[in-house]
Amino acid sequence: MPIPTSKPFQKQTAKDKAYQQIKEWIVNGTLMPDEKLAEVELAKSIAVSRTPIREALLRLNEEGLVVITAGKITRVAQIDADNIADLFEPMAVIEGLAANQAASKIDEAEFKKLATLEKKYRVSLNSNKLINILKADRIFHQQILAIADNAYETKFSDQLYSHIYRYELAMIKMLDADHQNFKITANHEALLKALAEQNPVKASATMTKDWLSTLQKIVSIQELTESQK
Amino acid sequence: MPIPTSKPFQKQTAKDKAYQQIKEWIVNGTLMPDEKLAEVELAKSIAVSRTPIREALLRLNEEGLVVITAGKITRVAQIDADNIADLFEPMAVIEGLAANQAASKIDEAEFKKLATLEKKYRVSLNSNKLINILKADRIFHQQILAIADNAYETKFSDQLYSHIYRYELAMIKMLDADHQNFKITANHEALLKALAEQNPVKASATMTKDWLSTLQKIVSIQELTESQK
DNA sequence: ACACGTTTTTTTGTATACAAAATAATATTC
DNA sequence: GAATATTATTTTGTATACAAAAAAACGTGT
Repeated sequence: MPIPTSKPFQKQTAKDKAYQQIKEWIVNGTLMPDEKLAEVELAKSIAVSRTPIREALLRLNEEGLVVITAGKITRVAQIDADNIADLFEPMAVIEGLAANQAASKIDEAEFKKLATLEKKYRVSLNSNKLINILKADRIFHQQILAIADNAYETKFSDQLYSHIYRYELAMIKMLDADHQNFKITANHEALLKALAEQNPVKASATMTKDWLSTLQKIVSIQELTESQK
Repeated sequence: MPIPTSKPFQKQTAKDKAYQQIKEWIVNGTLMPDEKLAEVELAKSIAVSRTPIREALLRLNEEGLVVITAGKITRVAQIDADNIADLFEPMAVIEGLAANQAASKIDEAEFKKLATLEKKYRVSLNSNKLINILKADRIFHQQILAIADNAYETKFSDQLYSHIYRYELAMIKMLDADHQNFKITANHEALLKALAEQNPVKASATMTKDWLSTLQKIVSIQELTESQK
């Protein structure tokens, strides 16, 4: 018998299906901030019963994308644009740590893969769709987290990112009409170099700076649009 | 009508009750690592139905204290003593960040409260129960997180801490017979001073060092007991 | 038209039912 | 007796039922 190549078939449960779907709807704006989330309605829409919907909502509540209060109506969490730093600052230090650890333990194969992703990222910079850039950027970061190989860090980063991505998508939608070409791009070459040199301190500092400068860019865009009112 | 002093009555749901109870059992070792968690059994034991038990288990699964796999049996997560650094390193940087932020924004009242907690901690050092020290220590740290006032950081720290505390309790149980007085104590005075000076960089560095030195102590205890076999 | 009180409808939280799959127990074969 | 096959039992995942509370709708009086 040939050894099965794929992992032991992971069943896609109704709960997971509901979770992914609702999360996507919230992140991409289909479900608007503060919108009411009735379990029966969602159940009908996703074609499962209330139970998996409920379990998905509880998880999203944990992650802060949904607000469940006592026995009251469940709502989509608001986007706290005022406190966007609350997302970026922990992100900066956690992925800074991940970069540090990755630099300490990265091997040849991992570095090659990372370099490929960096190249893809640079290619994406020529795209006129900002979303493509954001996605390529995220994949690059996720690879660093994978190399660091710390489940807590990875989960925390993913969680923060879903909020950040949601915010960025909302911002793009809002601004795209006016500013065709505002960029939230990063310079990954310095980071890649620090990892090549296996220099943890430099890798960490570069990663942290990357996130904080992105935060700065976003804040300045906020101020710009704020002043335009 | 007098203005109500207490917060709007937060209902203690069956789900919360189950969550707290099961979590406590896992952390304090009543439920052992890898032990089977049958929903009906837990339901009987806590006197609620399967639904709230299930919701509690899902949350604990999210937090890594319980392992739910596909349609298989649910078990208490193992204590990964080998990778104890996976907990302490993110903790060190996240609470380092929190200390940084707290130093930037701390006010008179907050500082007074923190100083009181530091005093209580110092008093606890005289206790011969290590658990008392750990608890006073944790309250001190939580106050810093409260001052930093970042929900993501607080939640992440709490989550990591439940694993750390679980590990420490298990260690105490194991070693208490032999070593009556091994200490995992911290020096909070330097931290308090950095906060008094409103020096973010120093506060952050002190906090990070605090966690990493605790990690070092634990690792050396591990090596000690390892060599005794 | 607006405030207030009452009734109706939703909505949640919990309990329970049921099927499919996994686990455990038992029997069977060699 | 050990390995395998078969049966019985648990256990989970999902659906549904039901009550209590919240939200919405409606009416009434002013």
